[in-house]
Amino acid sequence: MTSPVLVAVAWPYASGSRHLGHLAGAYLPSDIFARQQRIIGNEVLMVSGSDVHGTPITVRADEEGVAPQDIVDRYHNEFLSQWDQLGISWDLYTTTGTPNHSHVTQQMFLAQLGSGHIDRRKSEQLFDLEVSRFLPDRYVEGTCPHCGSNEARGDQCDNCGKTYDATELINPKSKMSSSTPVLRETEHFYFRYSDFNESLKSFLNSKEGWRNHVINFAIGWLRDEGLIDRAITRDLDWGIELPVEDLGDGKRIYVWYDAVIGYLSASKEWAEREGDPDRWKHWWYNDEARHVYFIGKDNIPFHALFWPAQLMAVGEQMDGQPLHLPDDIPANQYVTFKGGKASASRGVGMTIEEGLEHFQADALRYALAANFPEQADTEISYDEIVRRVNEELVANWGNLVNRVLSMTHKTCGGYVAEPGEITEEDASLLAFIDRSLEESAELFEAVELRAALRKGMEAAQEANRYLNATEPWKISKTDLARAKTVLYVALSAINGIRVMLSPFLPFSSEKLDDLLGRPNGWVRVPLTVGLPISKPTPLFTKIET
RNA sequence: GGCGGCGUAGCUCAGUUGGUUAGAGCGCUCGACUCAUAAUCGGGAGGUCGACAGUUCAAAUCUGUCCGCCGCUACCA
Repeated sequence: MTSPVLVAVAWPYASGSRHLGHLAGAYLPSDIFARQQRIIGNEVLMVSGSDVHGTPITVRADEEGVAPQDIVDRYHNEFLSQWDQLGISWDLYTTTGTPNHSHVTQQMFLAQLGSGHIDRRKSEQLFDLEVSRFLPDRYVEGTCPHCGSNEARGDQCDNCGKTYDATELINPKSKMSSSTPVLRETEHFYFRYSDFNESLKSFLNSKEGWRNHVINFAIGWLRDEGLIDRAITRDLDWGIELPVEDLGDGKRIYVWYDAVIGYLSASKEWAEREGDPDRWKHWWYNDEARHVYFIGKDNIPFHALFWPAQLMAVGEQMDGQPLHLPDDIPANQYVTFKGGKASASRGVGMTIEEGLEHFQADALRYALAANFPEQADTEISYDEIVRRVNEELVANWGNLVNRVLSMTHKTCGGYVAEPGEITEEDASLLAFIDRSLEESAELFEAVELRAALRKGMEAAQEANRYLNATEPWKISKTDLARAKTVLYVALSAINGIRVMLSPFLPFSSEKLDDLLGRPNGWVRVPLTVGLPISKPTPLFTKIET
């Protein structure tokens, strides 16, 4: 029984390097989930890409005196290289800068405009005369109208925490030029999010099994005054062009309206590249499909509220069918770093690049997965990663593989021996492994990846116990046949455990695939008698501190 | 300020709808073993579950207040 699963992953913003928090929050859990779903036979489509629009990129480009595209290219390439090093198994990793993405965005815009969920409104915004640019709130600072602090941002005062309209700020200054901004009228398209308050409420209420913090946060946002309509265009020249001329030049669709559309546009791009242009419909016009969005908690409003509203607003106007809404949004909380050597610069954390400098990809994946912030913010540090790798991954799993392969190599003459009679003890271990596989699969369904990883490690521990109890190194001297059977059983256990761990540890798992053969589904496949086992090299190396 | 979350063994975290002596991994300690990357296996010590008050036959779990930390507060996405 296979079913289509869309693994939708937050789009990294191409304005700077991403850190381990982003990796643990979205990219790694999505990859682990996707790999497991593929093994159990589901039709996985895993898409994401670099988010290339938005004000921070243009500001950064100005600061460096380069084009926005240069910034985008730099970080997009950095991301691509890191995904490769980390083994993130995208079906497509694209960008929001493609003609396809523009086209799909414009299509959706037109559909929503046609159905009356987008309208035009005029407003007054602060404008920087020196750089000739309208200023987003965060680029204005001045004196707080409430507490008098001089370090208030345009929309909120960090000192007293109050929010207000940027036009209320006393002595506003542009952060781009330090000049005093002026008010200027501008006209924009607004998305009528408020049209969907009721629909979103029933959408959210129909969801079961969502993580508490996700559903609480989304419903809480709706409960008070509900969603308010938001401008989805800006006075910019960096962004997707409008498909209508109404507002004149210099207006673009703004990033947070178009970025989420990437899930759909990337699905279409993938289908196009596959040579089967309608294939995306298998995921988007299919009630049987399951759409799982992997994001950090800061992204919850966009994925639990804005994006579903945008999808609902399209209705059946694009192909006569409604687009599939999110089924689960297992947003992770934050990975936190405190002091220590976590950051080279300011102690704020470790970038993905730094993580890869210090650790093997599988080691980093293991340590982060063991600490995924699935329920609450989770503290991590360099020392914690080292501890996870040395004391758990290497000592328990790496060592198990190594000791069994070494003994098999030595005791059984370099190949997998024919087992003798299987005792109750042997059968009991294998039953434990098989049960762990089943339990692990259930945890994957619930996207409880940390617990699923623990299942695999518990299984490895059980195999270590079995070896200590059966002592094959000892009985090989008195009963070689029995020793060979024990090693056969132990290696069989490993053959099951590696399946459970493979979504987490793709690189070392591939080494085992080469040795033991490719696994076939989420099960322990019987070992092939006669398989050559040479002197093993360790799967992982300890980290020297 | 408002909303949400968190505060459980030295460390990182689990604790389902309130119910027997509060759990795991790691660390520590004692012991076993020696095939294995000084790895493994067994035993043990270690917590008044942030504080106080309340509801209940019974609370880490529900209610209230307080303390501490964090996030969000809609133009960062």
